[in-house]
Amino acid sequence: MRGLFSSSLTTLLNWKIQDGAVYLEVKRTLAEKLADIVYVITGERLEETILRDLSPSEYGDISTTIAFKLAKTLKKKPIEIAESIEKEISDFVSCYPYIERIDRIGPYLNFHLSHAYCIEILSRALKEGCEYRKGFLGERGKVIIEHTSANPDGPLHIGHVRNSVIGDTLSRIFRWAGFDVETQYYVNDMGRQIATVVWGLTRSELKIENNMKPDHAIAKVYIEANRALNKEEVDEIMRRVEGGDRELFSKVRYVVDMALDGISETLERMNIKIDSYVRESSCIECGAVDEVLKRIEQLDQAFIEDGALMLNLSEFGIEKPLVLRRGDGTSLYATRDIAYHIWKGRRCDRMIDVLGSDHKLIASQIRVVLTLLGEKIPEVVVFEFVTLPEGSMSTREGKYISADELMDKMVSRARDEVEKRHPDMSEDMKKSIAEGVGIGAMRYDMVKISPDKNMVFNWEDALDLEKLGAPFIQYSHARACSILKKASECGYDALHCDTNPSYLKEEWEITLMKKMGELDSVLDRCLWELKPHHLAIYGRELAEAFNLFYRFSSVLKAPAGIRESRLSLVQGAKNVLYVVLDLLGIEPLEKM
RNA sequence: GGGCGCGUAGCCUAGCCAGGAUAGGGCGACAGCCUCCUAAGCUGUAGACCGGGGGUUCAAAUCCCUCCGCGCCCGCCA
Repeated sequence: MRGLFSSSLTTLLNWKIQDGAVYLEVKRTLAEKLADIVYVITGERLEETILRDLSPSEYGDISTTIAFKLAKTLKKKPIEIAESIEKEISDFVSCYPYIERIDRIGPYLNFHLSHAYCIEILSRALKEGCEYRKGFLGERGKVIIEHTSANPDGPLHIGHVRNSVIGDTLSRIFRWAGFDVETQYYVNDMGRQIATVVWGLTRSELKIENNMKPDHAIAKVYIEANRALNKEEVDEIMRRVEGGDRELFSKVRYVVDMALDGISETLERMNIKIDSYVRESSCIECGAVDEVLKRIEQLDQAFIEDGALMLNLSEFGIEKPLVLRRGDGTSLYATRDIAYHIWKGRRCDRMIDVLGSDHKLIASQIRVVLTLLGEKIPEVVVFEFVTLPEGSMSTREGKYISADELMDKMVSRARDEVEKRHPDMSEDMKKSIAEGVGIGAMRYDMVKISPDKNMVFNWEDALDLEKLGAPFIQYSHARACSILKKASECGYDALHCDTNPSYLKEEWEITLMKKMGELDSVLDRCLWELKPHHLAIYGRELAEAFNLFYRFSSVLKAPAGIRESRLSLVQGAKNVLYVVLDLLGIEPLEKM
């Protein structure tokens, strides 16, 4: 490590990055070393994680409280154990370049990352650019992520938005880590909702308004049809559609396509791309539903009651029997979903479903049935409901706030802010910044909260762009871009300038580089827990670290030498900010 | 009634699965900082018996039990 700075002037871009020079690797190395030491002392292998991230903390970067845990089995004082572990590991640390030192405070052992580690991180951020840490888990196989899957009976509302944003962010993280990701939207075109819309259109007073966005027009028909509902007639439509009535099915198709047109337009504006829309009806058409019903009939848990095929799942803690075929021979949502999952499961290594909490029971029923059939089971990401202050949303009753309305309002609010700051900017520029800020703010607010928290939507909070959210992170990125732009106008090249890493020794510079290094560890946690909110929080912390650097270290006005070093740090930080924004599906604006 | 989830300052939230060092943030409030690379920024102050009670432990926001409050579910709906 001493040799690392021997040639004082070099470009960080040409720095040879050492294997293992990333936060995840450093932690893994330390954990293994500690486990070895504990094995020597106790004769037992550690199963659990023994390292904690401290960042940010005055104590150090990584710590362990292993000495407490061993106190009982070894019948010794924690401090004594910590002392002996410290003694054992210090030899290793002295020749390991990425840990500068260990502090022992009482029984706590705290590790401090070295400056060499920081420089390796920076060098990597410069070299890998906007692909920083891409593929950090290596080839991981194919994963199908199903999200959104809203019924095509109206526009996406803010509850669906939560689903879409969680699903899309997870998809981006999986892809970044090294998975081959396919996103799917399961289209419910065989359900009662769509039959209701089709039934509504048979009534002369109900028409699709063609001056409305198509998904909103469908919702209007759906809401009004529900007011005058004739259940028997809707049942008849469902029977005929499943029975293969081509004419009726083409009406279903027409309605569903209209709704999907509107929905996909909304998703596109949210920066979300669905790889494939899989129609429920295709599971029936291709015979998959009949096939799965035949297999289910063979199960020990299967029985017929009143002509309906049911499964007794009580041995799995599910009291009510699950109905899979009605007396009249038609299938149910669960049946078709099982067929869909069998089809999906055979096309990937992992499948992940993002579902609202109302689907918890059905999801566990489906998992049980798939297990009984010996098929792959999905991993389920459940998120709790988004409600309005006055209560739950309902498309059927027309009680909802649509994604379109929310985006319009947020973009318009962002537009006001742009106008305030840059009255002379071109129209196109104002418009695109407002769009990036407004949509980004919406996405951030949806993903920043842990999925298992209920959310009560309120306009005042949603439209507040001043709080720490997407605009804050975008702003840091834009600031970095602004410095880089000015630098290149002055003839400085952030990538190829000679840099002396020893100039980057200020506290806030070190903090920033360490924060940049945490990305893979954060993404790893998101993947492990299937919760993307950790990334949102990390983005905010990274932006905070950059803003502090910006505040205390002047770049362009710094003396030559220091200037180049800081410029490379701006470039590196900008790259990491870019990656984080990109993973969050938020526009990395260069000016705002 | 049963199952699952949630309950952290006036409001929103991280930490809980893998228990440890002064419980992190944000909004709002109050007080400061633009002759200096974007003030959508930075700094400081006030504000928390981590829903209540019990238990386990040297140590509990975190684990266990119980009660209370909120949400979702318990359809031959999707």
